[in-house]
Amino acid sequence: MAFWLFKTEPDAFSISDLARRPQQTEPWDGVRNFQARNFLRDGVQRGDKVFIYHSSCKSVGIAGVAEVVKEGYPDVSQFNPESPYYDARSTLENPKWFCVDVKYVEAFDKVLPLAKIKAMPDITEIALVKKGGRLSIMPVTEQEWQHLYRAATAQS
DNA sequence: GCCAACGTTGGC
DNA sequence: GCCAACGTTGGC
Repeated sequence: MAFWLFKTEPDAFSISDLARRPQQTEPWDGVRNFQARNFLRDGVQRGDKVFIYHSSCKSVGIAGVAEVVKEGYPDVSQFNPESPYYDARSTLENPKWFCVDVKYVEAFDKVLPLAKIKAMPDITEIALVKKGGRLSIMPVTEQEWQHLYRAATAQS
């Protein structure tokens, strides 16, 4: 089993939105970055654990946990001209963009703030704390997962 | 809302 | 295939 972090803007889709979905499950679509796409297509597996991270909002940080229930398949929004994620260069035979399905596991009582994450001495490898840090799908090592999970659940 | 940092595009 | 221009991300 592997560990990941997925970013989302909670004004568009938050951890509590995920909890309210039918089956508490949602396709993680709309990822339009090649590096992130490659992780979704080739790396993310059924059963993997995912931190749901809230970005561009009041309370920036890790908000909860989800689990992958369906691995990489073509993101249908790329074929839909009505969708903001439409991509005219994608074809059914040769899709450019992929998504996975995630299922709600838990929401933390409090978001683990980015500032706290950056201050944690054991958290140095995750792309989140590295320069730039704009990647929206990123791997998390098991060690970092454990540290972050403990920090998030210790704060309530 | 600002702006730095980054990814993507497209002219050549 | 380089690289400048542009658009986007995302913390603050």
